[in-house]
Amino acid sequence: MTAHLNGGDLSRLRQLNAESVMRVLRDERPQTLTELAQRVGLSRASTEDVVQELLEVGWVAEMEPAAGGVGRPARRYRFRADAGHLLGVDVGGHKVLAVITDLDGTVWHSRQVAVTPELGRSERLAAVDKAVAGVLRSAGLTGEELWGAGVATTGLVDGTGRVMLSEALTEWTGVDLAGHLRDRVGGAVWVENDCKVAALAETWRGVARHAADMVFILAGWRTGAGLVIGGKLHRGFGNAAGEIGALPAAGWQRAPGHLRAWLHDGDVFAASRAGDKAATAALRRYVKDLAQGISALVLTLDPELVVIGGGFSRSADVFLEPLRAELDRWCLRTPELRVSVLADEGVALGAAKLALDMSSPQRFARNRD
Amino acid sequence: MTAHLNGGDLSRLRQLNAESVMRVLRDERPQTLTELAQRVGLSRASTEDVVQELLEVGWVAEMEPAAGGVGRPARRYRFRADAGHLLGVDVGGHKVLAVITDLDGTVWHSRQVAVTPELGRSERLAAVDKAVAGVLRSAGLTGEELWGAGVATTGLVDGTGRVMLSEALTEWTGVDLAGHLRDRVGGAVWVENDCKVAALAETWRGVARHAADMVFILAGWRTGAGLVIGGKLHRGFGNAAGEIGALPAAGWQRAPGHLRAWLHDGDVFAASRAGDKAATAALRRYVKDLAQGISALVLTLDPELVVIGGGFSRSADVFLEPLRAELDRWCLRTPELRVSVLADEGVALGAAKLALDMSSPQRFARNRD
DNA sequence: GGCCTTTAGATGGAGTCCTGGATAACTTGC
DNA sequence: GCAAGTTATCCAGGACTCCATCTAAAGGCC
Repeated sequence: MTAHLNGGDLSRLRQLNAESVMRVLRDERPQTLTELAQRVGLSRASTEDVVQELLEVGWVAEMEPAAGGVGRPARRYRFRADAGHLLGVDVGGHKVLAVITDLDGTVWHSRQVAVTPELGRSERLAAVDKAVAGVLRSAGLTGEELWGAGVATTGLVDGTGRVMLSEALTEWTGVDLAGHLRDRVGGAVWVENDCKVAALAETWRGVARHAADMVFILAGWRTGAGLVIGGKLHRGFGNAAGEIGALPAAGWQRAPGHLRAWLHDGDVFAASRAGDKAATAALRRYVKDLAQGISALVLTLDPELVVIGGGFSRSADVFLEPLRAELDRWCLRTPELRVSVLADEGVALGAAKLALDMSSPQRFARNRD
Repeated sequence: MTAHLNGGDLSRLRQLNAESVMRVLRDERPQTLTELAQRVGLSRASTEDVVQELLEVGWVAEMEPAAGGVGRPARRYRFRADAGHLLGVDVGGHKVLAVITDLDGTVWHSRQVAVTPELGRSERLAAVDKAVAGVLRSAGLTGEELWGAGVATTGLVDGTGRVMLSEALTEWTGVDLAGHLRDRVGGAVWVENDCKVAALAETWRGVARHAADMVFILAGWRTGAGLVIGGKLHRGFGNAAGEIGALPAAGWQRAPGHLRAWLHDGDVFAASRAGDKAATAALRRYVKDLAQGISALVLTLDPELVVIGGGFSRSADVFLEPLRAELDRWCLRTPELRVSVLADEGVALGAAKLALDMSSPQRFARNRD
């Protein structure tokens, strides 16, 4: 049916246990061997063996022991977030943003290049090159030293990293983004839709850290969605999951128009916040349309959580409650509703997470032979 | 994030390898040790060890060797589908159907009891008891001998096996189905929504065997959906996944009405097949509404496959092509569309599969200590 | 009947994990 | 400052699983 778990060699068992140890150290505070052993379910002796090996490859570091407490002080070990670095690139209509993160998702360097939606293909690719080269330079890294690189862009992306269809960017359909970047960066490159990786970012460093099933809504002048199901990014068979906006009844094609119609593109959110009746009415129409599509997603998946991101999420204070009320009208069980805090970096961060997820299994396996 | 894979003991490795062997034997034809070893990725010697153990617990049987061929004839081993039995019960508005299947999903015994939607709670439960007792008697099994029992019913079901909400059946909301059946059957009982398990049945014995992502549509006087994502049944956080019908814009509440309106409930499908214009028009309106909801599911999930089941699927020949055409209007990529062949047994079969999926991990683990 | 091919079965070795005991380091109480 | 108590580290010995390899067995083919 699906890709099941294979057993195999004895070394496979060690690999699984090493992964367990890494997970615990990554997701929780530094631990002593005794704590680790309990947490992972191994004996102390075996845990020591595993940690020793992880120390040698540099993925785990020893800390100074905790002061106080009775008995011989235990060594404490922590996840080494700086054991590897990831490149995440957000290729949007108005900006190209490249970030370098560590394995924990902390952004250490970033480089932004302004672009416009109308820019031609080669100019946009040049902006990508500029951002990537810039961020690599300030990090003092070469592409080969990276664990991997992820690229996110608007539009549908196929399995090989080519843009199948992009309506928002000119001359962008058909670009072989993965190929282009692979030539620049040298290592492995993965390409994905921007909404999808933004969802990933929320489960990594955002407001959806412990949610197994989550829907991310990109709310901006474009509207989109990304799905996390069972803790993993859901792509769909043709990489087109979350495209509920294509359905006219979902209201997403029409939704931003209500805001755009308001007084020549002034800040409708600020006006509504200040008590402007017309602005509030426009916003209400926007929310009504937005909620149709979200309800369809929620009723389909029944997620634990819905996260609102995108440009409008900054102003979510003025429409979050109306949105919740509107969802209550349609949903059998309205999920918890949260606003993204990742701001403009969400997509780039998600691209980095994509690269981490795709590269680390191989890296684990390769390390043990 | 999610329940990750734990490593552990050495016996855990053996367990994983035994599961791999079982999967290969179950999904493919009988195999020799050499074939098995290659397929599973173990050495011949270890495979022999594993198979020996599986022979001893009775989950695998030896066959007479294949005739012909050069070299010493190899022993061949097969999956023993009769190593265990499952009870699946479909509690519907018009019938209660209980089946006994083997581990392969072959139905060996079944017992149907006619009911009506208006029946009271205790009468319906009595019908369940009658069907279950009857099918157990004809199978010559007691409840304790079963690997597990699954029950499917209309309405939302909570995690403990209680019916949270059922609109189609009177006095059915709040019934503790799991508790009731546990008293009768003795073993472990799982309860789930009927659309959901019908989806499961399609991936087991139906037309969706190798699909990882699949949407099942129950098309009948009620309309519902069940989702399989990543090879597993998707329940949702509140067990309410697939309830797109709750959204008025999805059209499912209105859809069957077009057919019901046609000439006092005559067979609209047969009439349309015979060329009746009015019947065809009613059917067309039905399909238009049905397609709205399906499109929402498809655009959300981008599944590999959509399976049409339920009472109307018998007459799918008259509306499958119009449905496909309608889906083409809305979907970015219309998935493959198939018609269920499980007929009336789909839900009961799915309930049995639910019991198998829920019980076998424990059974694997318990067997090795 | 002898040869060839393939499988069955047995043996020794390596890797991983567990248990239990001896040793080490630090705190507490006197 | 020293002994007692507590906890951690370190070091076998033993069990389990897998692998490589070798010999014996069972067929077909000449």
